[in-house]
Amino acid sequence: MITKRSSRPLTLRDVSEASGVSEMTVSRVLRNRGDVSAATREKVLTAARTLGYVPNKIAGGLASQRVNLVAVVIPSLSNMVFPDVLGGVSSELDDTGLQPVVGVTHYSPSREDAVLYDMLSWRPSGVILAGLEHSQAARAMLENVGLPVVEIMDVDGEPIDTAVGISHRRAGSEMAEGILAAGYRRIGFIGTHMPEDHRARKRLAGFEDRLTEAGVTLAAREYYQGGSSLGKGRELTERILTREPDLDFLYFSNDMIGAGGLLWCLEKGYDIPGKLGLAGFNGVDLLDGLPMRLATTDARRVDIGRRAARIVSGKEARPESGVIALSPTIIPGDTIRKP
Amino acid sequence: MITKRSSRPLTLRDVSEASGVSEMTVSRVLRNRGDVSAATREKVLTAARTLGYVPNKIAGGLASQRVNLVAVVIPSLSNMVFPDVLGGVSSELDDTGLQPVVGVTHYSPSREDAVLYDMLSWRPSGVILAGLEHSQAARAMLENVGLPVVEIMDVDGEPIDTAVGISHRRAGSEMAEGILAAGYRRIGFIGTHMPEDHRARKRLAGFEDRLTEAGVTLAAREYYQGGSSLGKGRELTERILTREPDLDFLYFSNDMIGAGGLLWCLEKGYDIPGKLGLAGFNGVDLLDGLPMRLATTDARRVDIGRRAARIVSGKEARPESGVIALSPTIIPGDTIRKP
DNA sequence: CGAAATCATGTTACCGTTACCAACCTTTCA
DNA sequence: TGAAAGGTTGGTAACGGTAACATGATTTCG
Repeated sequence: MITKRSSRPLTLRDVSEASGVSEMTVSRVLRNRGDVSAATREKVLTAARTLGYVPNKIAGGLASQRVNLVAVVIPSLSNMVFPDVLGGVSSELDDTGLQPVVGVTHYSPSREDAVLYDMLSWRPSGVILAGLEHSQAARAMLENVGLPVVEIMDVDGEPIDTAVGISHRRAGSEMAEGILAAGYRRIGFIGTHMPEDHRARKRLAGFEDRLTEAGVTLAAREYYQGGSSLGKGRELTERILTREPDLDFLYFSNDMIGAGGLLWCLEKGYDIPGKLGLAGFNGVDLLDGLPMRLATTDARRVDIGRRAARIVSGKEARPESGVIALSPTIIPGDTIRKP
Repeated sequence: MITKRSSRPLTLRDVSEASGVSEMTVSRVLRNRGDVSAATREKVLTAARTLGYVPNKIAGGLASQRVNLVAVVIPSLSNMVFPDVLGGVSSELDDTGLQPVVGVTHYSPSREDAVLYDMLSWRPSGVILAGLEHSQAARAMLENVGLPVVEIMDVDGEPIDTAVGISHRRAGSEMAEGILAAGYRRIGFIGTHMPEDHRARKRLAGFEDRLTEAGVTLAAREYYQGGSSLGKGRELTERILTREPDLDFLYFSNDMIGAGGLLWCLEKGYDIPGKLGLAGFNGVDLLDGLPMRLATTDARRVDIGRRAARIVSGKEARPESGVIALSPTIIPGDTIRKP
């Protein structure tokens, strides 16, 4: 490998001259497309390697009108959930020549618009984005872009093109079902106050609806702002139980604060799940290993990422209905009484 | 916003025709570059919005020979550490017009080569990549690419261009120092068995060197494969303490397994930090809220991301030496005796 | 054995944008 | 008032590849 301190960046022309064939032939060799004799191929490859040539995808993309990028737009990277989704996307894209490009919106609709605009300006082959709620501008962009668009995580709503996710209403409802079946009746809820977290909102709605059907009302709620952590979970759990000491169940909007609550309750000597039951949401496996396994709902994050990637890559056909609803699976853990 | 179901994608020409000016002028308006009269600007902007035009960065990048992308190459997204770094990078890049593009290597050198090659083929404005150890091919690519290249996390070695990070040798050494100062002498180590995790290796080397200086030898080690979780931490802690019951300190290679170990020890009734001390590494704040605060070293992840981003964006000059060494900060927590 | 098929390579015309320079139109000011 | 200066706009030629077609060489096969 000659380390050529070149001022001018290398182009196909350089490789072409170095190997004595046309640029077109070099291009064919480097992309493994079309017929090229073994001898020529070898010459070209050697020349390319020697020079240290790296193809220019900007030029290639412009010429071919195809770009092997998939835009992935998600609200956050700071909790565990979206990295898991990304993992699913990435693993499924690995053998397709497609590459994910991630944009983060921080749960802000205007950032989402900006990020989408930016992503689309790269003319990707597909778009995967979290949620079904988007600004009018975003919907317009996506409806007319003429690409596979997969909205992930949530299926409670009308997709622009295709949706892959779980029904958060159902997840909430089924958890309520399980809690009621175990005989708990004085139920409290602890969650983030984020108007833009539509999935948390729908989960709570599904949860409360099921309670209402059973003639039960949520006995207390506690909201917090900002990120979720064990400490936040402790703090809110203490607060809600101080305010409403006779609660017999706490439903947390995610596993992290649920785990914090669990630790606090164990320290205080609460009888779990006997006198007090707990449940979270997500199914974060990092937390296996707490003194008790927190009841939770597996949100199918990796599967969602995989299926979405399969659809944008064309491995899997878009379903007629446009919706792929995975089943949120309740993991009972040790913090709900056996019914 | 007219939703034009166009077959042919929109180009500058469409906007130019719709607004009655040249493509060049439209381009100027859309980029805020050069002088354009207010009236023209308004006309163009209206036309662009009406049509729903999104600029084509592929074409723009080719023409201008500039691409507002920064390649970020990291080993993993599945633990907390790299998302934190990314957060730092992203926040610092926000106001620069530069956009991070992430590639994940899964700690595989050959994947790193492939990811780098792929990234460079997009002709980014800069490269940020984890670690100082790279294949010969990767080094060659990066040395000749003529871009800012920032290697992050680690400063124990020779950077290709610039390095921003902490000395893991020093981090290990200082933790050893603190442990010795607190009077612990029978010290065990628990870490991943990953030959490619050079930083963990250097940390341990620094740790052992300091112990050796003090005439102390590592009394036991336990290695594991695969991801870190609370459960893994428990399992390994149990194993090492069963094998070597008289250990008085456990040094974990990260906070997650450290926390698992801590939980296990607390359950078993170990006197912490009296009879047994514990320490991890990273300074993961998600874990604040455990029954005790685990001693750890803040690896300065967010700062590292920020400084790296500042350098590739030109906000901050590359230091003469090529190295920015941040100080790993020990957070004593509650699991080391006060000396 | 000659026409057709196939293989291996080259030629030409873009892809959609921006850099550069020229042209024109105002305004300024000696 | 006329030349210089500055603001505003447009024409043209890249940027570095790839698609599509053309060409010449070689093979296939009735």
